[in-house]
Amino acid sequence: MNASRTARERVRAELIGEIKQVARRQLAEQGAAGLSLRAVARELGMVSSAIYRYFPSRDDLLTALIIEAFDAVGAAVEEAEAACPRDRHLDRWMASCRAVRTWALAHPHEYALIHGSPVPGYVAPEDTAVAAARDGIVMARILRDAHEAGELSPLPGLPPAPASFASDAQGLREALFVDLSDDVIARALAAWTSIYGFVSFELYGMYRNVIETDRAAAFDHTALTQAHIMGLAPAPR
Amino acid sequence: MNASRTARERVRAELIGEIKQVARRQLAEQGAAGLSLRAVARELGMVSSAIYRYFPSRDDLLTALIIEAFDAVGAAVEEAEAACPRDRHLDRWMASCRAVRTWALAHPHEYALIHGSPVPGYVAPEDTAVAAARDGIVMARILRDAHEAGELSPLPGLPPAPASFASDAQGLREALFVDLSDDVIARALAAWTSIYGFVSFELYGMYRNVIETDRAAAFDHTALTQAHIMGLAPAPR
DNA sequence: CTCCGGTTCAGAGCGCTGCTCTCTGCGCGT
DNA sequence: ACGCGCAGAGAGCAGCGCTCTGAACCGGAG
Repeated sequence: MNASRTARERVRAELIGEIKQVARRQLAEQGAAGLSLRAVARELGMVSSAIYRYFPSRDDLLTALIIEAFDAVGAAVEEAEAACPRDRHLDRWMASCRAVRTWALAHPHEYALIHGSPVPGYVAPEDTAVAAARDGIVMARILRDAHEAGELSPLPGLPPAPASFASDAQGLREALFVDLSDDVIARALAAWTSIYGFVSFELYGMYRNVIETDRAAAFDHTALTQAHIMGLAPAPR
Repeated sequence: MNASRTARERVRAELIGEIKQVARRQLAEQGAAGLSLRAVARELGMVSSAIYRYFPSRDDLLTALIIEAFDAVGAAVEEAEAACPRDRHLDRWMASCRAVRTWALAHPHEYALIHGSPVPGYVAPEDTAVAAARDGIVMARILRDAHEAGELSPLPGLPPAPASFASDAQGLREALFVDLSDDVIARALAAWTSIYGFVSFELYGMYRNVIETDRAAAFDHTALTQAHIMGLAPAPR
């Protein structure tokens, strides 16, 4: 009976996959606002009401796509970082950052889905949390490795993390940063924010008439600056 | 005839204002996706088709609201900065940054409109450019004043701006930064990006389970760090 | 004062959307 | 072999953006 049940479940899972695939295509073509359950159903040759057997509402479909998008950018970061030698911490950092930007430029609508304004009445289900953390895990691991190798030397002359950050830092330390200091953790969050801030600004047109000639270089400069601040010093140096 | 024409135009302008006001309220209540021309018309006691005499499409109404939002955050920044003594450059910077965050937290949907994913098929009319520049003008002026007062000392030990940034920097220098160096201009853009990146992350829930206890302090830390990097050193020092 | 051009509004209507409900039929497990 | 459950079909509801047509109005010209 297990096999038969899996048979039913399998065709169901396949159909869910097809729906998501078509939806992802429509999303990529005309954005979240243009995603229509009826259009997806039409393209799949079924009637609109049938879709509701698989996704109880349009928002649920969008949520599934959000999770997939988080997962995709996380995978892109992981892959780019894994291609670097483990002891080249700066290279790993730069590769991770560039992977975020590259993925975002290739999938602007999906990026907008996860780092833009929440589409409908905003729900933000908890399910996204795990998928959303993948990039952060990678970046934290780079810092950790550099620290363990004794190659993490945070830039002096900057203000310390506020005292009120201690409790948050403690939670993050247990989950990700092991034995990094509050200051470094705060800088890591700021770096993470900067990276996505740049990509969002670039994608949403805020750099029009501001940065025009070489945005890739400007992005690299931001990523490199953040690396310096955190202490991922250039090479052996 | 001038008077009569103005009479007609006046009632027209008034009605446009009323429409925008109701639309802004609906926007604030349920976000851009929930903004409905029919609902606005209903609330104003007119039929939906009449709205089209004033705004040729829903997107045009949204565009008007976008410009208003840019203007509002620009005004908030200007006001906060103007309240500081002119020679307290760091205070002026911090006040400007805090004004952005405060306004965004008070008007999340309007903020999402200007710093979130572009709503429909994305058009981004040029009209928004001038309104969007107001905050940048303020921040650039602070840097300029500090530089003229000889109180701008950029943090050493960070990578220089890429060579390809020179042409963009030149354009920005002529428009805003007068005689600041390419490096400082690049850092100013990065600071600007960081500020909005933080606010966006906070608003869109990226800091859930990450920064929970005191986000205001964390934001201040980001703003202060950026000030240090640019060279708006703390007080006389 | 009358008439005329232009602006504004009312209303109907088109095609689309998300979503619900009912009904039929096929496939699976017993 | 039979009955149950799930997938799909189809109609329908309310809402949306947007268009078109006709009626009311209002200020200036003859």
